[in-house]
Amino acid sequence: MTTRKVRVRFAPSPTGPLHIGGVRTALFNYLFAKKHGGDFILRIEDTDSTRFVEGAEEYINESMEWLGMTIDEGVKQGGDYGPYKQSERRAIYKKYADQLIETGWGYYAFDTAEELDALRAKAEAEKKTFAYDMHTRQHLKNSLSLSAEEVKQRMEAGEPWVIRFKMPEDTTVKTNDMVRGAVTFNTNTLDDKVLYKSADQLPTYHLANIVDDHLMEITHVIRGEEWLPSVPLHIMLYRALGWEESMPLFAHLPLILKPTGKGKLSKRDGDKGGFPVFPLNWQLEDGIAAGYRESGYFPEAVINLLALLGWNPGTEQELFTMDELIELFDIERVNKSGARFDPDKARWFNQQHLVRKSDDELATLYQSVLKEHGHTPDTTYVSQVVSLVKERVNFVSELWEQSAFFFEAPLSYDAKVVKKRWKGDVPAFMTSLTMILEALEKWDAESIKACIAEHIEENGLGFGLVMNAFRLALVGGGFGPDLMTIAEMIGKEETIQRINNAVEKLA
RNA sequence: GGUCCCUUCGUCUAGUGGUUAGGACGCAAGGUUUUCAUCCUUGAAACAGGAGUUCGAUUCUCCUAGGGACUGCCA
Repeated sequence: MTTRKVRVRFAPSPTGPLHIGGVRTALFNYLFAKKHGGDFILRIEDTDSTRFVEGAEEYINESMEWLGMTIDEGVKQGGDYGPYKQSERRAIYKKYADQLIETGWGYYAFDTAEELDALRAKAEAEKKTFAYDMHTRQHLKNSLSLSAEEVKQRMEAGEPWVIRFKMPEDTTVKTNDMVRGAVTFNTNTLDDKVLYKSADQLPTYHLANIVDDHLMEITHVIRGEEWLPSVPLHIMLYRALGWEESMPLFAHLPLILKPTGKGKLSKRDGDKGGFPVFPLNWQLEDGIAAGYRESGYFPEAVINLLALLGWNPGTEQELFTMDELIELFDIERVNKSGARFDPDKARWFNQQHLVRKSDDELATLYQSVLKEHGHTPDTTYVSQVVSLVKERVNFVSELWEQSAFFFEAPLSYDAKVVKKRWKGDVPAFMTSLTMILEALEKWDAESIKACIAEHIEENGLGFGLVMNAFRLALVGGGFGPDLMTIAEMIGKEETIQRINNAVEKLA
């Protein structure tokens, strides 16, 4: 093979929200392209007019943008190989469909969908399988079984027809898959797939795919494992069209499986397990399908976790930036077997990426959450809060429950902690403590601590007991960062106020 | 049913013709944190089964079992 510039494509169908498995396919294409200094193309495969869904194409673009996968050529971006939407390429496909007829690789068929359905049903009733293939084509309504005159008549009468591929007999087709190695098929087990339909003047996936990949000079086809069985057909099509010399290399990715149970990951699994299956939220008739973005995941975390589902660099590193992934990616290291999705590990990836972000960046994100709670504090203060609590959360949204007390007094107190810590002499002591603190001149963590320690000693109380009660008063529960730092940050007045509040409410 | 693909801890995986089969998530215990979380240490946890090749197989081959995909005028 000559050294062509690497060109890969991600070719989704706009039939709904992009699934996380599709996102990973896109990612592996993207990584491969960037790794080899090639082009990443987005092609919209909308040859099924009946399954078109409004907004799906925009959803795909928005997802790619959010995840940071830059598209070099596509419907939006343009390029020298357009159009990039198959419904706009009708004339192109017709030409090659006709070529297949002329060269004898294809034939016209007039069987209706109903007729074929009936044949399938009948075969099934007899515990057999119906296939439109070398054994049956002579007995069906097509240009192979009908006279040339009848074919002509039917077409002139406006009867709908399709073009089918005449799968040759007894031919061994070999492919050398980049992830699976040698795979061999025999054409005898293959059927005559529909390639083109007169009804909507559009090709089916197979023809459109091969024609476009050839015309767009695609060098590597990286797609899901569900396409592996179509490889022999595709290879035969390249052969039939005379393009075998420049045929792209194939790589079939393993599937992403359900966390538990059988089968591949589906929307239902996400609902059941409480994790997203889509990159972005998607409005459904009966609610919304959760997206990673809206669920609080960082795009870099999603990229990271998806990259490691079916691939690894062979080292023990697990956390990567997109640039590192591009640097390290090797399609040969992609696994062959399906990978179960693990929601726990997904959360872990987000936590890891969160901790690695700067306090300022997180503070900016946190500001919008704070605004929803009616607070618009100083950025420096938020940044300080973030630095104290960021290691205890997985998502930005969880920052609030871990740090609300920095912005407002507790509204309630954790009953368990109250029972355990707010007893005996504690209330009286806390009241006396407010006097002492009132008199404290220098309000910083160190001074507060020294002051309280001294007071505890004078009263002969347990240090742990007092500190936990103090925490309860300031925070409302038994959690949070260093208490003295909290007291320093919320200020003297507020600290005393909260102690008084607690004494009053917990009396 | 047919065709094709796959099979290392519960999960994601590394790995080799001779290893104490390594890491991560999760789980458990201990430590740090006078709290919670983080963090640190430790632990339990795997080569699907059976033949064959070989001095020796988790690693190579075959068979079985299990899992998966496809089997549309869908992609």
